[in-house]
Amino acid sequence: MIVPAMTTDDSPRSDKVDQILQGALQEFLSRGYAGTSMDRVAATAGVSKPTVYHHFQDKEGLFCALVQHIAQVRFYGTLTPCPCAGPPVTTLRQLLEHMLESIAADDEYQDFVRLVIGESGRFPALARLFIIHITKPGIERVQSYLADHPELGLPDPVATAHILVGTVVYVTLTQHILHGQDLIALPQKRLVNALMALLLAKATPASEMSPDLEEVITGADDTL
Amino acid sequence: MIVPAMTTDDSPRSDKVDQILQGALQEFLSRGYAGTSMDRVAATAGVSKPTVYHHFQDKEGLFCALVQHIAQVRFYGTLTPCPCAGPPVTTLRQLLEHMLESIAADDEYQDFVRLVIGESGRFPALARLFIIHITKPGIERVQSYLADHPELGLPDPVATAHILVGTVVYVTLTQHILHGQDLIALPQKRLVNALMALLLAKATPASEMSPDLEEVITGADDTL
DNA sequence: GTCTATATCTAGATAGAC
DNA sequence: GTCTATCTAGATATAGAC
Repeated sequence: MIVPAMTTDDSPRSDKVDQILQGALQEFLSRGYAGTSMDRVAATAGVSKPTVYHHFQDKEGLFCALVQHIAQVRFYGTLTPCPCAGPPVTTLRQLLEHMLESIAADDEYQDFVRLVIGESGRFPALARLFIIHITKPGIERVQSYLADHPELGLPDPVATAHILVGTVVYVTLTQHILHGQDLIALPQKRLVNALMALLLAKATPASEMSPDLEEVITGADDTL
Repeated sequence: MIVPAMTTDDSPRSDKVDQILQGALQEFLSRGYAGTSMDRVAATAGVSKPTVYHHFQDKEGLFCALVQHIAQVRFYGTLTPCPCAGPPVTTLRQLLEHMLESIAADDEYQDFVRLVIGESGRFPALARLFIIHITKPGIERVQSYLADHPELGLPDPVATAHILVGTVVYVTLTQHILHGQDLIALPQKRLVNALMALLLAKATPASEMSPDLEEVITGADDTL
């Protein structure tokens, strides 16, 4: 018996199936759909090629099953954590910072985004799975939080959630996925400060803003 | 002599080279890098395969030359038009709407984005070319406009430009590139309204806002 | 269910004629 | 410079033994 190369221990459907999905994950994430060969998938999974074809109809079937599985299990809700309790101003800042940092630190998620976007023209159904299981839950969690805190004075929590999440995703895309970190200099704190300033400008006019609140908005230190 | 793969070349090209680039564009945009065969490139270009290899070192060289050419010539500055004259509030609204609409209408640009992001893990240098020639000029044009209009009262035009462009790109990504238009409903006007409201909240406190300006901010009609 | 071995095709890249 | 014809490696998928 061959020991699986990379076991992250999931649901015990079938040992071989999980092995194959693990191998397919590695290969498809690093080489793309067309660049991946079933030979390499089988080798990386530690099984033979006919075993792969016994469990999955063909290359396309394996790819679709993999993306669906990953979107639902591995990366479900990756985009946003559960907002913790506390004053909205602090919570929102932490939320944005956590989103930026967790995506920036997750190379596998970045590869998954590359794969899904890259194949979205040829596999539109998979792109829509990504929207359903990852993008949409993230946006909805933010917009629920915004809607639950009317003291923020936001006229449109739904659109505002798109602006917040959109800005975070865009910056991650350019800085990390497209390797533009040194080409477009924009420190995380400066971006979050700007977002918070826009969000809170209406809720708290400058004339009513206390020094304490001002500090919370602009951040603890000003190393821009 | 073989044409260098990565040069800034403005000299007139031979007919065949343009034919090959045109064929390569069609094939690579619709099939991706690994999914494209040199046979099909040659056939689509209307030349023979050895002719392709005479002008380009290999498949990778052709691909890099193509992306560089497209980023510099075909899509340079696609992201944002030149801001026209007029009051900043109106101009900004038109700018955002024009960005959203022009990207949404340009299928070839969407395919190019899919290609560059999809290959950004294996061709990081091409992703950086995309940043340099397309992303960065767009952001800089917006931030210059914002900085040139201090009456908007924006504390950080650079970060604000990222928020505006980022929101537009993110919405385009989810709605069109990832085919999520019917999954995430967010009418363009509603998004632009929310962006304008955030931008102008600080510049014009509600107490000083005239009915006319209010209408400009929230849009002419309210078909949300 | 899983393997060894293989059929069939298409890929990238090139010789050599003109 | 451009073509026809071809080489070789690697691709998807399967037959058939265990």
